[in-house]
Amino acid sequence: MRFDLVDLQLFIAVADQRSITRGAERSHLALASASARIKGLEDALGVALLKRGRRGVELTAAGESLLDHARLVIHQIDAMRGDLASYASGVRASVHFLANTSGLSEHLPKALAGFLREHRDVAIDIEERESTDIAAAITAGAADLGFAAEHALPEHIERFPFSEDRLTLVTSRRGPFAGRRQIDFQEAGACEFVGLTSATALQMHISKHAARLGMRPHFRARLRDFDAICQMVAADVGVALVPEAAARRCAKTMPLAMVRLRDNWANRRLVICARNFKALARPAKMLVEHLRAEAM
Amino acid sequence: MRFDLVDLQLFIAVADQRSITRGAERSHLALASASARIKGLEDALGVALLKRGRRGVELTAAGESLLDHARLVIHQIDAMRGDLASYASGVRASVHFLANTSGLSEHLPKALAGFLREHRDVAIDIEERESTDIAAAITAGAADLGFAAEHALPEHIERFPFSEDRLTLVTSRRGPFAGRRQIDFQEAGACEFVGLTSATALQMHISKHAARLGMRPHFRARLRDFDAICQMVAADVGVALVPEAAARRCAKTMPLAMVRLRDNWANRRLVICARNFKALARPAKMLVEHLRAEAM
DNA sequence: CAAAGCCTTCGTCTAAGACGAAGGCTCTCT
DNA sequence: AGAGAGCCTTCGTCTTAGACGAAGGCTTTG
Repeated sequence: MRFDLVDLQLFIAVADQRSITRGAERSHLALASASARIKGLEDALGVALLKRGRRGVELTAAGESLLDHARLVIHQIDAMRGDLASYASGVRASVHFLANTSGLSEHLPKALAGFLREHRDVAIDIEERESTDIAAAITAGAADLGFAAEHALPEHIERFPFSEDRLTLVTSRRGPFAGRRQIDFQEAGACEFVGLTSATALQMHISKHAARLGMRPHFRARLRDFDAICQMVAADVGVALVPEAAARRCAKTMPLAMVRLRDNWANRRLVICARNFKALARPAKMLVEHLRAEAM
Repeated sequence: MRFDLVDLQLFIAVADQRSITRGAERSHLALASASARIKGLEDALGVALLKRGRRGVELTAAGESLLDHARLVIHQIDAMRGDLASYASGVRASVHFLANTSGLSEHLPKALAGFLREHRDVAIDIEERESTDIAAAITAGAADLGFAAEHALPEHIERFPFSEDRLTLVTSRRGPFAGRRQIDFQEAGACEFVGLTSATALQMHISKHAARLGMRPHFRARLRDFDAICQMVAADVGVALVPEAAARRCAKTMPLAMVRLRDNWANRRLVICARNFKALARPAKMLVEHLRAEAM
């Protein structure tokens, strides 16, 4: 790197002042040092940036271009400092938490909100991951805590149950199972479905068990969140499997019917997990205590 | 300047490799030098950037943010080198471009850097102006193109939308501004915030204007998506600035109140403009095509 | 328990980068 | 025409920033 940020700042000052002498002053450098730096910058870029005169300097076309770039760069550096200053002055304690799709959207926000209200000195840095990725990240020490489907976790990861992800079939009010309270999933074999985009662990879990039942569900649409899915279902585009918590919430504002599934696999156990609960830092331990209390 | 471009490039290498050792190799530095530079960077910014482990390093939240910024800066430096290299080797075409502060800091650098990289024979002579001044300069033929808030433009100036930053403050139903339809952002100065995790253009924009108002927002939690942010807000963890579209959607299913901001910076449609797009010289036309492709 | 892997610290050395002073050149004024 | 002013470049000198190798410290793995 044959020039640096001081060079760029100096160049901006020289351009503004139309003078290496005054630009040097502005940059708190000796004239000789400033002159050498500008010369070094020109050498590094292989092009003349200034026309030297006895009444100061003028920018060449290349110099004008460099000035624009230099301003953008320094602007970016200032934004960076400002942003990092926010981190430097922010909350002291932070818990790094990974959650799967259901956890992030349905089970966790209220519980985490309660914790944050009670512990004003702690921040939670939460990210969405697949359950298997959560297992890997926690094993690697890249996160303090996780919220994942239990079946996706290897044995060495410690866990306690937090909630159940009881999958519910949602249909329109006049749907194919109107009046039924529960069915076997196989009874939905002839239905058209609305589902999540296929990247999520939940959708893969559903697809795997459908395949085991010899079903090949046809998806009319794939969407990113449960609200959009339920809107489609309410509009009779198809039926959908969504977590019961999401189904209840959406049923308050949409004409939906909910039908339970008798299948065992439709009832996933969701757990809070860590590599070693005892080894957690104090803020994470406090969060764990809170979540134990909030668990089913 | 207590860090330099070598520091930023080293940090990017370390982040990519998840290892100071391998990052040092990538940057052709001794391990000790790399370790000292990273430490110096953390001292300069006043925040930990890495979690050191015996299997390498992980980024902290601040480190993630710095990584985003560092990539933008190095990207800009590369564009600058490329542009100046063209001057070193021959004659160039130039586009005179005026942008307001938001455009210059948030919306344009990536698009313009991308254009400059792809079109090494074109230079962009960019200057910062207020939106009304941009209108006057374009009318007078003093600039080829502008990036301005649409409301500031007279009718005769041609434009197409490039981006929007229509921000809304969301609070719980019984939040601090219950019953208020709009406020000045400064009135939220005492509030605690829920925000986005990494250095998004949006978050940087908000932070910059907060700083201009002398505010230092405190973030209780940083999350990745607007739904989770709004659930936290609904549970009274804090308030948040989110795009109005996201706020409306979430308010359908969550007990949220939306409060408009009177601040100009929170509520603008941003457009690319010219006196006559058809009459532009070829380099400017190429830039317009590039920006249309980049537009919302 | 030893070895491996990774980061930090220490001591040493080199040269980058700072400065003051002087030289060189052009323009302006007397 | 010559002196003085203004501005940039070059030179010599000095300080310390930044490089390195080596070793220490800690955790994980076999």
